[in-house]
Amino acid sequence: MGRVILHADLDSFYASVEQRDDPRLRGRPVIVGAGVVLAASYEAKAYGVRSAMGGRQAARLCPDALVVPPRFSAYVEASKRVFEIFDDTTPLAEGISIDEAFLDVGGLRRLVGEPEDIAVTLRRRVREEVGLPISVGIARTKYLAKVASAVSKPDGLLAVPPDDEAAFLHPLPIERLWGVGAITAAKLHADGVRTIGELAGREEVELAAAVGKAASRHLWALANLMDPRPVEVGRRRRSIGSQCAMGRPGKPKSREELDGLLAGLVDRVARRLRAGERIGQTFTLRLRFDDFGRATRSATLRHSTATTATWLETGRRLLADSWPLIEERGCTLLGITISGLVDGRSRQLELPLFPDVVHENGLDAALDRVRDRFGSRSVTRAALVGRHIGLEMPTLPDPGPTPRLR
DNA sequence: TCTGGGGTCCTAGGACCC
DNA sequence: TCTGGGGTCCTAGGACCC
Repeated sequence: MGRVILHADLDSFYASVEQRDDPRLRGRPVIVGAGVVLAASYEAKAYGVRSAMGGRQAARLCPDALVVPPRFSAYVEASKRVFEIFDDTTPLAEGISIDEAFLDVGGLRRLVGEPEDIAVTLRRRVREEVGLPISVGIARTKYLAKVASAVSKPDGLLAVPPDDEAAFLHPLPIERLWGVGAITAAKLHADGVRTIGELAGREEVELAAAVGKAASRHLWALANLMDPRPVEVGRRRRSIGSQCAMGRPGKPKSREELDGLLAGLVDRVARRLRAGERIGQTFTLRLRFDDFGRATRSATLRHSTATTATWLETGRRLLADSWPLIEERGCTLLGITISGLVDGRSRQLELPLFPDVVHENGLDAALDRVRDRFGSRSVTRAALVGRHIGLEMPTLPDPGPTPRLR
């Protein structure tokens, strides 16, 4: 018995929530987000408005659109309720963003019913219980299910039977491949590849020359109807970040201004880490310049932490290193990402000074002794705090039995 | 066509180790 | 001392997705 995968995808999610909550917006072109289009209702899409489009262009295309600011808390709340319905449908539900998920329903045939019936029920429940339209694709693989839901939109349902896969997929343009953006599409076009079927007929090594090894393997497999990725439950986030854009280019920012922004970003991200009982090891500072060029600077700590002070120190060091670059090119965006996430909490404790060591050899020797005692790699920070040595150490979850070495 | 905020994964070079 | 191969970690950048 093969797998049967549903891809469920809320239609124009943010815009649909706005139309649900404000009757005046229903049936009218709605754009969420001012500077950039975060979401457009289908009435606005009819004028050519698309997500990620600049606000000015969107206004040109659809002058009558109602533009509303985003209300993220409302979207998070709506998403939670929809995901409860997903989880109620099958234990094998994998969220892939705020508004879409894969559901493996292959094992539910005998217990619940046919995949089509499950999809109909799912769509009806989301409509009735949350008040939102959702499209569902049904297929043998994740990728085919995702394409099916996209083709079925808006408010649609489409199943691709195993025997029809090639006929369904191969006429579609390569832009429909998961992992083909503007740049890869241009490279493939230059090679004379325009449809997924044409790509399927090429040699993998031929493609690798244009788009790289991993991408060619991935795209070739998808085009040839191969996608063994299972629906995975309980995937953890691998990084947490925050960023803020700073208006138009050309306005020089003072060092104090950027330092204040950095502190705000670090505080926000560190709080989120602690709230999720996660600790991270690598800090990445992200910059965008007046000319829209970008740069990143990163540093990896000896140990994972979720402590604001440690990350702020690290961020300040990287920001100071980047200062010449910022002065030269201007800065329009500051962002940070903390990655290398694992479960755990940061533990902070204070030890009385080692009076004899301090007296004889000074503070550095006392700190060395701390590291000797606890292991240098288990102390994230060691510093003088009043008459104590303050330590910050990660608390990792019990790793279970030690693997036996051969 | 000049744009937000949140992510994922891959590549490639250098350092270092065995 | 020469020489080879393999692996991991870190940094920086790039492409892509919603």
